[in-house]
Amino acid sequence: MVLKKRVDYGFNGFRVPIIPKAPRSVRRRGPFNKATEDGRVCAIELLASLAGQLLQESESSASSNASEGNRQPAFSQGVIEQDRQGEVKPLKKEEIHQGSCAESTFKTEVGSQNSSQKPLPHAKTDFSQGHVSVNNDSDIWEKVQADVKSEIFKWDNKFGNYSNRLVEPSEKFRESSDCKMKNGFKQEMKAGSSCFRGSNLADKCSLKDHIELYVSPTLINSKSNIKSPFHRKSSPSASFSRHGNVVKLGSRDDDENFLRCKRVCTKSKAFRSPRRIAHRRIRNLMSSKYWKTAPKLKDCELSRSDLGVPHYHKRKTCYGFERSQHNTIIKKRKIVDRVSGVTSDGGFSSESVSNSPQKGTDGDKPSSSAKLHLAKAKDSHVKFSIKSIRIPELYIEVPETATVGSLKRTIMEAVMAILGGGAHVGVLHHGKKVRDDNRTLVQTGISCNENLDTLSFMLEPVSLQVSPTVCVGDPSSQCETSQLTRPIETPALDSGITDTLHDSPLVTYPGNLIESNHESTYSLADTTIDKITPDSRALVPVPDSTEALAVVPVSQKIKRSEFVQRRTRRPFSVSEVEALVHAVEELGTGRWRDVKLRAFENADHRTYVDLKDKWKTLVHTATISPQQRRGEPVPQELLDRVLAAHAFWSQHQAKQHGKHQAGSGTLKITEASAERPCVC
DNA sequence: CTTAGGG
DNA sequence: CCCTAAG
Repeated sequence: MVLKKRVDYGFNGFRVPIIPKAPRSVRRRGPFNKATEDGRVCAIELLASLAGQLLQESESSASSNASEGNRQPAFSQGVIEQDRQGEVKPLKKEEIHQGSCAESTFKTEVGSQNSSQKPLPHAKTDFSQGHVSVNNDSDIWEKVQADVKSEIFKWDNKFGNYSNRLVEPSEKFRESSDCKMKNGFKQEMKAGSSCFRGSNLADKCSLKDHIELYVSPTLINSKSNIKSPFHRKSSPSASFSRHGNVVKLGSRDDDENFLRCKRVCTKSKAFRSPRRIAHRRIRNLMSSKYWKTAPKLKDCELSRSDLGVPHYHKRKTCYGFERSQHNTIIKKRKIVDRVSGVTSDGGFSSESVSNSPQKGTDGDKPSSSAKLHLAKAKDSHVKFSIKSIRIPELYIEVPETATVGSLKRTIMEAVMAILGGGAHVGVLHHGKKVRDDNRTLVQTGISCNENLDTLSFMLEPVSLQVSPTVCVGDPSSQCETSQLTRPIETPALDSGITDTLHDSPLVTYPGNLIESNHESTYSLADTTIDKITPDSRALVPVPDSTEALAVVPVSQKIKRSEFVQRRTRRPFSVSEVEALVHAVEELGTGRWRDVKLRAFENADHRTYVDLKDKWKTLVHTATISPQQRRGEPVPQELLDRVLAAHAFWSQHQAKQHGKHQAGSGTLKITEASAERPCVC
């Protein structure tokens, strides 16, 4: 609703249009919040979503009478109930702490009778660790186990060995200064742990076999074969142990055709909140969309790309690490850690990259390409020591007046932006991209010693990997990377106040700032006409459509302790201040979200908190003497408006508050003009 | 998630 | 800018 009506509030002469608060439903979250839209998905959610998929798929073939109330009595201790839509519903608190599996944080029961699904092909998993016990000789179930185990490895590769950590959190882990978050994370992971089991195995679920099954987020997106067993008719039970834990799989022949997820946690908040806290923490650490890792937290925090998407089952996503067979025993869980591992000490620690004890001992000169050292191990594992890794081509534009330091930061941000948007690891063998993820290393020829230097890795935005329809077909589901390709736009204001904004130079993309002979994946037609504020330090990573050729050596001097860094300081320009002032004049203080949407919607780096803070400092600046002010001088005219608006809205807020306190109507406003009329 | 306010 | 309590 656009309100043309303007009402004179008799306040310093300017008129304030009545702008109703945007309905919640139509409000769009600012870019700042996008970071929360992806996040780590704990296993139970994945399973729940998986269940939803299974249900939907089985619905066609089965006249399912599954319903919410159709609970399996024997498994009613849980908290999460899986309904047919894949929604996870919290059960009552009283329902927990009962039953034989009270110690198990989660129990997931799988029941499925009707399915024609078969396990997906790549079920050959190297069971180099743990043992497998199969109650049934079915080949399928071997594959099932293989897949589950593969997923567990995958999970551990990504997130670390949480199953162990959860069971025995170290003191340091508990007492860390970030204990709160970590505990939250721990709780979450605990909540996210799951147990597959069949009803016939219920009695085996004891305190000792604390069953934890981690499922990769990609499980859902990629329609992993892990679901296959659940579709299998009259599935036998299977179990395997790992790290002393047992994962049991089973399906109930006597059960209805849906999957139940149950857990022992109490409230849904206990289930969700920690994750959200973690997300928040992650978001903070990652500064919205930039991928920053926190060394201290690296064991309990997850990189965005590893996080998957919390509401993956409801919305499209451009994330999605390809599911791959993780026959390797690489311990590290995120790409960036590998990178940081390189940057911190010049080489990967054996802990951080692989279980290979050999660190990068040779004094290789810094290489811009991925150097890989392979060593054939006796257990047929290929050991990698990655010196560096390529990242995709970047397109960076900074004003001439930018400092070298800001250039560095910009590049760093660009890198982080790409990584933060999700990245795949591309594998180049003999300079040729290995596209088939299902090929084994042996098949690819990577496992040979003579291929030491023939292999390289590169990071590439997920958009290059994701089906184009995901990003292109649906404008509303614009993928992160494509958003990143958009320049920061000048806030579009609807009044002539902001003439200076429109003086912003038109930024084009000649494509020659950084040598590039590749066409961009994205059409520049739109971005060409977009305006960029002069000080916006436009950051435009342009993913390469074919190969990531540009090589950007990873900084060698990033200390871990500095990795949790603040966002780069980006002083407000006069234009921005003007936009802010204008918006606040219209909307008032206390509606920063609306201010953000109105005037800074496209300025991803300005959050509503930033705007609020800026307003705070503006008020302060306007209060102090000009000699005391620092930074780019703000025109006095603007400061006057700041003071005026601040005074007005403070008064207005006070009145509102007074009215609230005394009850409406009790405290009559003397200035009728100061009241904001109700506009409908 | 937003707002508000201290650091 | 960060952090976080409070709603």
